Amino acid sequence: MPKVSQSYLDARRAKILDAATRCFAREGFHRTTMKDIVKQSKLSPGAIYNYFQSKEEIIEAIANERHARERRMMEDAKGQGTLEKVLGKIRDEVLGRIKDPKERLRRRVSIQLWAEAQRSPAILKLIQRGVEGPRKLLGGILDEAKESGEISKSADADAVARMLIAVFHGLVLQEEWTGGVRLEPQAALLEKFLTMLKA
Amino acid sequence: MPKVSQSYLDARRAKILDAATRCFAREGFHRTTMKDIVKQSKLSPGAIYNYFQSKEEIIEAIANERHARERRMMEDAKGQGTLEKVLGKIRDEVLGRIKDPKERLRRRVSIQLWAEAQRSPAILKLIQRGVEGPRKLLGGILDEAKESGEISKSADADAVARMLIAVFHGLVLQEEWTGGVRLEPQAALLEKFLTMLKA
Amino acid sequence: MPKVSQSYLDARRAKILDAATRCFAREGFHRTTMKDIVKQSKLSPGAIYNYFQSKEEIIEAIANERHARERRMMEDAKGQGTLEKVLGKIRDEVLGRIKDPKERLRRRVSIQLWAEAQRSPAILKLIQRGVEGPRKLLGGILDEAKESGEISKSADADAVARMLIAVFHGLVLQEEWTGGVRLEPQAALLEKFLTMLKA
Amino acid sequence: MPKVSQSYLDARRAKILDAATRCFAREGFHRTTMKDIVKQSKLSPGAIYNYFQSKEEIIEAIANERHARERRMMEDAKGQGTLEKVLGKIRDEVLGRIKDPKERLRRRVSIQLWAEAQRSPAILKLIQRGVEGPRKLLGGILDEAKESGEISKSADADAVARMLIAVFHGLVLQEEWTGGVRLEPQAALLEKFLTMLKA
DNA sequence: AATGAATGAGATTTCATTCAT
DNA sequence: CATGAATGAAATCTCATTCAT
Repeated sequence: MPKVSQSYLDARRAKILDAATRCFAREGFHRTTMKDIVKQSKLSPGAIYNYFQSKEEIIEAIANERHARERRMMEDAKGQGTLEKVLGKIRDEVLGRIKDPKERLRRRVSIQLWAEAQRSPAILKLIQRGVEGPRKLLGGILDEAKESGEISKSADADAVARMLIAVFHGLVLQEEWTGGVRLEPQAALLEKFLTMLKA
Repeated sequence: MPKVSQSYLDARRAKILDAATRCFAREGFHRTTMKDIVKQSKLSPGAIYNYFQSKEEIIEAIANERHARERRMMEDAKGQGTLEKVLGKIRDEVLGRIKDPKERLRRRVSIQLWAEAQRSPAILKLIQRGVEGPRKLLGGILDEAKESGEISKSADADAVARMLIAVFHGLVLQEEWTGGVRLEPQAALLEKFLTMLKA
Repeated sequence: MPKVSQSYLDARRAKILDAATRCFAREGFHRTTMKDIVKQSKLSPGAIYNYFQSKEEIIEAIANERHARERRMMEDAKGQGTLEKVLGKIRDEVLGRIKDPKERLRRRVSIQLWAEAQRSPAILKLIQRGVEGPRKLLGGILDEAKESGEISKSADADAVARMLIAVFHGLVLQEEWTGGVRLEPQAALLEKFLTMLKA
Repeated sequence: MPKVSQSYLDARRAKILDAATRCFAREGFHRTTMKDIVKQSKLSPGAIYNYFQSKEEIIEAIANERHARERRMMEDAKGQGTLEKVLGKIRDEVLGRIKDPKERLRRRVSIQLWAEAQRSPAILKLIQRGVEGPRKLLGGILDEAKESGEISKSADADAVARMLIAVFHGLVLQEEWTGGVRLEPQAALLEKFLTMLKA
């Protein structure tokens, strides 16, 4: 009875998403044809449609994975205690990943998703959840830091959280466009920025 | 001797780009068909192809306009003298435009372009020029500010420029996704940040 | 300005429907591919989709034409006066058409439509209108004949109308399956039957 | 020695045909996918293909069952003696079944088969046998009735048989399309019709 | 005999672009 | 310059059937 194991099914699914990610990073969602994904994954069209109902659903699954991963990272970071340590952890994560070639692909796909969110409510929602989570988490940490006296009571926690996230997304874009973003000076600026909040 | 006046031709061109912008902002480049643009512009396919050789060219023309406008703004700002005034001017421009509904459309198209740059060298180049210009300009202003003692000699001008631009792009994204970005606190944070650079 | 004439457009539409009718009569709706219709009509796929939004719509258009034609025939017949003359007219029409090879195609398509009505509300509605019309018309004529004493007051006009129509459809089926339906004896039987109604 | 009993195999076969009939009645042959039949029958694709070599074969098996049943009914009726009794028996059978919901499904599938016969010689042959049988049987009975003086010698037995069958098929169609076919008046008309044949 | 994932040819439809008028 | 019907390659997705387990 070839009711194959769950891990087999999971591996297939992952294989498809991996192939799709490669294609999407290379050519974008719309220039990528199902045929491309078929070829890249070495499966057949029918096989792919056994796991996903449409190309759209593949894109959404990728968006989902992307944001699940991000949320996991943020939650890990949250357990670090002080503001400084939390942000240090996030910074390390980001810096650590930045060289990973697979991560590069994922960033490229993320930018695609930002565009796609404009016409796909499903993707928009995924992105909203993916960005609201970190925003609230950062906001919460900053509020706690205010309580503990780590930063000034007059700091606008939400605005700071938004700005941190904005810097992250903005640098991702710049890295994609021109490369050459040196992360150490950015990290240094960030540190300075946080020092500022103490006053 | 052209059969029709240059201003007629320019108006037609503008009409097409305007229609395309509306469509692209609504549905993205790839979901927008030439038929959509035809309908929106109230012209005919043939007419449009008299002004642009392809859909791609329309996209590029829009990217071009977008970045020309940006460059113009930056150059205007540059003439303001001190760092504070320059940044003040930029901030005012940005704040002033943020409510303009047409500007909203253009921002949406910009996000599309960021994605499109991944597969179109032409668009990538336009974006690169569009972002390098401001970066160098800001870098230059910051360097001048270092000379004049407005900010600390130890500041990394390029890193600061990159960060400012990143914040701008990142906030554009957040505004698109969830809205609710309050610009005043962001402006305040940046001002404080620049003050910090004096030390 | 090639805004072609309406008659050109009509001719194109008719050409497509004609080609489709041939294909459908030969292979049925579902075995007929759009490619078949393209080949038969000597047009291109795109051209066909300029006139009809889908294969389904082509089928519906054919159903529509079919029943419009039938209604026209019935209305023509109605103007004939007495029951006998009306039925004579219908009989002549039917007998006259029975040899027309194009009519044969149309009958084959009609049988397809009867099956199709089971899953297409649109086609069902067309058929319903196509059959209710004649039923009411015949019923009306029979009622008038009751008034004028042509037939007995006790006759059930609706039941008779239904039976006449049933005979017609049933004979169409038999002719398709085995051929060899001799129409004269059938006409004679019906005539005799109607005579009976006088009593 | 079969590993499973014949009755088990028969039950499986019947289960598949029953499921298929439901699906076909609902969506037609072509809109019904093997997957639909799999789901409805709660078996697996492989299992079904153990009993039937193709979807086509399932359709043929259903056609076969349908006509076997019809033939059985006709033969039962034939044993009744006089024309009046035979027709009475047929009428009662038909009236009795008309409310059976399963019979409704089968009628719907019959209509599908009428369309399908146009492109499947196998199905056409089944239908031909299914309709020729009753025709000859009725014809025979009518001829016998002529001998016994029950009806006039001048009656055209074959034509009458054809008409009776035509009425039956035609009313099946009308019942499917609009419902509301009252069988009693039809039966009454028929009786009158047969009276007519006496003269 | 049963399972159900895989196959892959082929179906319908779209859409950027052309060109006769 | 404008028109808009026509083109046809190509895209997405389906589904009858198979076969390793």
